[in-house]
Amino acid sequence: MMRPAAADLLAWYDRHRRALPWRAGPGERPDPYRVWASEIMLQQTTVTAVKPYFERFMARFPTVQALAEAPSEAVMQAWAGLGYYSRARNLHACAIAVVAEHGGRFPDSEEGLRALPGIGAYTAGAVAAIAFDRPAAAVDGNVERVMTRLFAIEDLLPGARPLLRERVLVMMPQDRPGDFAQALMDLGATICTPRNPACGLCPWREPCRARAEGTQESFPRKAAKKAGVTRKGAAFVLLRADGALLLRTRPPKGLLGGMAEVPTSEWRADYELDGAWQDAPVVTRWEQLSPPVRHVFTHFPLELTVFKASAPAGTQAPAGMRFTPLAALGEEPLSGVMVKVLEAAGLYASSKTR
DNA sequence: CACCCGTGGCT
DNA sequence: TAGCCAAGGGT
Repeated sequence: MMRPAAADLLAWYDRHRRALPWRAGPGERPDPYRVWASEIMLQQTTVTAVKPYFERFMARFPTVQALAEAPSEAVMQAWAGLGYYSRARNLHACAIAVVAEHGGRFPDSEEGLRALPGIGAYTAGAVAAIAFDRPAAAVDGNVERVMTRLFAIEDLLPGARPLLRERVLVMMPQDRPGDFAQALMDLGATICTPRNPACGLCPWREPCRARAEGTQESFPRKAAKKAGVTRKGAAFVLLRADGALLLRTRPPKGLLGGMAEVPTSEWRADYELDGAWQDAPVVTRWEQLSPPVRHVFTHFPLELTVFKASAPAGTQAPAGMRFTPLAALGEEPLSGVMVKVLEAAGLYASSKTR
């Protein structure tokens, strides 16, 4: 069996590379700012979901300087709906650091990039390779799949990651590191897919060990993870007579950090709905809506029962909360679950084009 | 290392 | 349907 050659992958890439908004055309110089921003957005997020956000984000913050100077609320709002909101906070912090500590230019080395907030091993390698053509390994989910299949690596992930980095570096073509990194990802995304991989179209179909054994879909091997326990809670939608909604901002860190929400109870597995009135922000006549809003986070399902009430004009917001006009709701950083709550209360049209 | 951290699309 | 998966990082 022949050993896989980078040249075969690059030849395939030259014919089948995807045209993506953040990707420079053949022979073009990539913009490190756009490469970096796209890599952050693409962390655990699909290309389809990222595209519209990326376009809006670049229109709103065209340069790293513009992003660094923007208020954090504007950054969070531009990110709202994409998920993993610590990425947005770190993205902003990173832009500020690049301007303050690097004169507005991204470091061109893996180590320099790795030291910036929100940039880990993968993203440092990806930006170094793609934006600066450095021979760096960028091992993401795609590359894990491609490499474990190519060499039939039985080791469990994520433990096998260092080994995969070594394999990538050994194969790295010194003349086209950036294209090699992107080619590996394109191969994983379009040919070497998790299910029903198109092995017949793969440039590495001959040397692929897993394909030779017919076991390609069994890779990569992963340790099993346990399911989360459903948490429950109550959400309180209070609409004032002048058309303003009671909102508050979540703490800066942790779940949905820095995002806007209607007041809610705690979210617990043993939450008792009978006592929900004690968690309401004001004492009034609350109407319980049904069915409850369901949402699935990475680690647990959530079931929120929505209560709705109206307040007279002139009502003051309780401490730590604020009234926001419904017309200005689009400027609030609302997470997916809060959009569901407001939809359940009939206050939000699911335009999905915020 | 184990756990936390969103959301949407797929089979 | 329920689970899996996606260009992961921080702690």
